[in-house]
Amino acid sequence: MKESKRLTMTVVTRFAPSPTGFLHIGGARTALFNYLYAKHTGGKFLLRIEDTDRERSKQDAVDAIISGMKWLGLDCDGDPISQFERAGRHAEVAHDLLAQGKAYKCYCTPEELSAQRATAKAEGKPMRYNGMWRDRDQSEAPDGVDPVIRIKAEQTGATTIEDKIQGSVTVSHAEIDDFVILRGDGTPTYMLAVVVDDHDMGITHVVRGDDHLTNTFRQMQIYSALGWDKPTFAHMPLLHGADGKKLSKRHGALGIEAYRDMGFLPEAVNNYLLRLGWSHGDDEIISREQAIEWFDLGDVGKGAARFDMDKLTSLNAHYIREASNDRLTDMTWPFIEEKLEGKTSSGGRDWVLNGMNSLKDRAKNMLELAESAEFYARPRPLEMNPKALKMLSEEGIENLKQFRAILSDVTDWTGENLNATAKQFGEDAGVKMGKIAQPLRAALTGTNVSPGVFEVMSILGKTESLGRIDDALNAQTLNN
RNA sequence: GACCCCUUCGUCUAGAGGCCUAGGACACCGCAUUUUCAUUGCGGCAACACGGGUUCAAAUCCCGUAGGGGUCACCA
Repeated sequence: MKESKRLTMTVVTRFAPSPTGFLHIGGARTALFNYLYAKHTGGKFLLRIEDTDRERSKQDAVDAIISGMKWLGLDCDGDPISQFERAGRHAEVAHDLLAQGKAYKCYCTPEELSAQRATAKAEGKPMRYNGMWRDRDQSEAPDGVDPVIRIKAEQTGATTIEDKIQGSVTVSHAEIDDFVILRGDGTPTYMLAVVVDDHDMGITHVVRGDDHLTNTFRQMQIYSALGWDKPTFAHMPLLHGADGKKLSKRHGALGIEAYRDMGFLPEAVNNYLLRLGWSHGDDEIISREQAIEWFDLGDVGKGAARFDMDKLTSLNAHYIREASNDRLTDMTWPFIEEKLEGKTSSGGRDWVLNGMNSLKDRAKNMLELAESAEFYARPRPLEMNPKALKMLSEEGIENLKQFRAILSDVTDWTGENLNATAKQFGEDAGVKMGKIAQPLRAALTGTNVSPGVFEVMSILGKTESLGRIDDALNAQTLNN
């Protein structure tokens, strides 16, 4: 019965970050997997902000998380839920448990407990609350202490969960103490809040980092006491830095917006994150649509993965090549305008757009793309970088001058024809192509690296091309 | 320390007892193409942590060992 019900039940997943900072790359991966699983099953993907710790929760962080998810295209169903705002409900559940005798008030002070903990640690024993108030009469309660509410955890037996990723995992109840569910000030602890919220939100699949795996067994105690259905769990392996150590804020974990600022495209980040821990045979380039179709929790690996910038970069280069010229130009142009302080040539934007096909083959990220596109937008006369200057040696200038003369008579100003013209000139003059193309490149772009010079000339058009060549010839004549 | 999880090329991974003299991708190294830089194509280097079992047969199953990670709060 239960099984058939589950089969037809709509899947509901959630991403539940705490707003203590930016959306870091590991969190983004968790969000992605939750999103993908929900979409794969035709279910819902919800966002819950775990902001019960008022000291550490910041509105800035909430905004950063939401904008990061938006950038990645991980849209959640419905409005984000604030856990803090549900504190009343959490307290209600705790008191319910209290009334049913499944939880009890504990009057130990934090000081007493930390003293106990210190002793336990000194003796090399694990700190577990000893249950001193579990069966103690309330009349013995000391004055002036706000009690916490602790759950009456099972003391014998064990709990086994069938984790979708980790498989069957069992923990003995001897490992679980009567932990606090409601603090002295009446606010819920994380353990209570997650369980109540996941239940109330109708979460069917809890997909989270495996740092929560052992917590799950504590949460199971709450589910049992409440008599609630338990969701299916899937604990995904954590992300490590390039050195194999856990990724943390002070250790290589950057906010998702940092990757955007480094010039990564969201589809590249998505594809990269997807392949970290999940795979579908030998497939590497996987679109969002394809990912939704293929993704399943059973295909997630168990081992932790290291973050590899090189692979992300290569994926990014791939997606830049796939992106439309319009989109790339829209993204690139603001960088160019800023760099040139608004002083761009009038045809600049069109030239960048028209040259995009070959510019994008050469870029690993958007910053590089903007940089390599810049020469199209620079106003005349172009500044020459040192290597360009070197190509405009006496010999280079001489070749350029001769070729310039031929160029003025060219009417069919296409890359193809310009190329053929240069070849012919080279043969006639006994000059190698490189000796013609390199000085030309310098004159046209001010640099030593660019797309094919004849393509550049055709995009720039005859007037601009000849103008740039003349600028170079004049400048060198003055210098020499 | 206790408990839990993990372990295939440098990295991400394929692999669900014979198809594996272990496949793909990134990185790296060659070669080809070439007006620079890229792209592209081809080729190369390179791994089943270790030790015991089980089996006709193990990267795949079992048990140890080692290494790595996680959790042990009135944080989330």
